[in-house]
Amino acid sequence: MTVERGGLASRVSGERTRRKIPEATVARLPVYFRVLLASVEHKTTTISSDRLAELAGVNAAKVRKDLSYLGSYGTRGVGYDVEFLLYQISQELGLTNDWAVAIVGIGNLGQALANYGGFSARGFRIAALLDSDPAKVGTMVADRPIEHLDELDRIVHERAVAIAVLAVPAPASQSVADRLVRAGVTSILNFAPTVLSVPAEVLVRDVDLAIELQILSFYHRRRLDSFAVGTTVAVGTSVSVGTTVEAVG
Amino acid sequence: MTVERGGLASRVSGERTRRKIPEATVARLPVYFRVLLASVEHKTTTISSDRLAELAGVNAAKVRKDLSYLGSYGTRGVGYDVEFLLYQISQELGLTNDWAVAIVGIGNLGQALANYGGFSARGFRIAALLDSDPAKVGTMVADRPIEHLDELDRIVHERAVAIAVLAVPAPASQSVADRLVRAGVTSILNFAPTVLSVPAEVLVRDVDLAIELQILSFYHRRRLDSFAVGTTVAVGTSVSVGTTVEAVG
DNA sequence: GCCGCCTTGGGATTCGATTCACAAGCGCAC
DNA sequence: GTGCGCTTGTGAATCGAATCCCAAGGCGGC
Repeated sequence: MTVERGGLASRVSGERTRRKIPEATVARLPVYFRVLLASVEHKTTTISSDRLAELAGVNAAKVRKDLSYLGSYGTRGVGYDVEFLLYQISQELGLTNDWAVAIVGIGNLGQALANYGGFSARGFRIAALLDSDPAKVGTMVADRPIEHLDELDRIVHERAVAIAVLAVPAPASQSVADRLVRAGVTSILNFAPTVLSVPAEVLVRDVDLAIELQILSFYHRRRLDSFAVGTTVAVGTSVSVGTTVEAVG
Repeated sequence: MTVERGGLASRVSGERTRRKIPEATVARLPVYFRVLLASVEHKTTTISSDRLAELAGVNAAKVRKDLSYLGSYGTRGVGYDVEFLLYQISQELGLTNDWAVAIVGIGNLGQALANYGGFSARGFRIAALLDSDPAKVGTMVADRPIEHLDELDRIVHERAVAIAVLAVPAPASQSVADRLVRAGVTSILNFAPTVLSVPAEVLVRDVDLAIELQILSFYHRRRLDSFAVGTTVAVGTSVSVGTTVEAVG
């Protein structure tokens, strides 16, 4: 696992020094973003790391460290300017980019995702709904027509689709992923319970809903066991999940 | 974050020594489980850490270390017995328990989750679908009637619901969570984009679909930047996610 | 304009997870 | 039965994340 080896930062001399943001921090930035969005609606103009930590469910030291990777944008004795912080985070996460997203596989989950407001609210525009079932093609979901998977190449090209959400049944996932890659998609959010094999330059991130339940089940059960022997057990406040981002050329 | 301090293992003298399984390992066990399930259908009786690693998208050393926490169940020179490993993992994850799960909030996502086969296939029985919308109550989803949220206490009690899947709109999530807790639910899989505040003995695990896209977006963008300065950047193969498990009494 | 309070930023440390590397052990061939 | 090749299991080393802690710095009160 190699990430921006030492030499890089110095070689990118022209622009501001490229900070390497830890993966764990990247995973938390969207949470801060969400919390800050809610705060700004409450007319909060300034927020301390303590308060932000409380709202995000983490501790203050972590918040400060995380935000320090974005640069020193806080004011000592005061806190962070909410608007500015929102801007910085959205910049860092690329939410200012207006990504075109295609949802592939309009079954139950695909439909739910298409209707899910949370995506568009974060700068992810749903640019296409694709399915290979002729019975579905042409019907409307979330005010959009379902288009046929065979149109993939054209659609990806014309609408500059960079990210695809894969919500097809597990057996079909690999072959559909192959088609996505061939069409030029370079990031895939995979909801199918499979490990996709893709070229190194394609990013895959897995979300497996059943796995989440299994992890809950583990801690649930262990807690009961612990009570049985009369012992108190605290589970850590942050558990990493069975998702992966794969490679980059 | 205290987890089964040293002294405990020795005190639980009767049964086999209680191993502390790292969080990261817990998150991967379900992946191995999934892969092994598929292997067993292919009539594979034995599997090496190398092969399992390939199928699970991790490296062999990690697989061996992870499995070693379950005990020494492999055979040197041969590999692991697939059936036995499946048994051990399901045991450890508590999948032999037949959990009763209630899905609360039958909107798009709740409906999709109700229809998602992956849950029942892993020992999670959907015991109730709940919603507070009178128009929905009584209608059938996935061969089950939607029941009213007011029945919560009775249902949780009668059907021994231990885990709830929370799929209500964000503004309602905290109050519904409070009701779940009062009814006796001790583990919650939260799909609402909020940080729930619950008593320490309740486990919460968050899944935020928009966050996943934002994380993808970050790496997608950074990769482009890197190309722009003519540099190759490899992103780690395992990224932790913005989900949390909270406390335990 | 100075003082005291508050909060950030970040170096140092601790903790946990990953990777390395190899001895131990098993099965098969002969 | 002996030896060889393969694969596990696990200490040791490394890497990355979380936490600790406090000096630096800004602000409001007086």
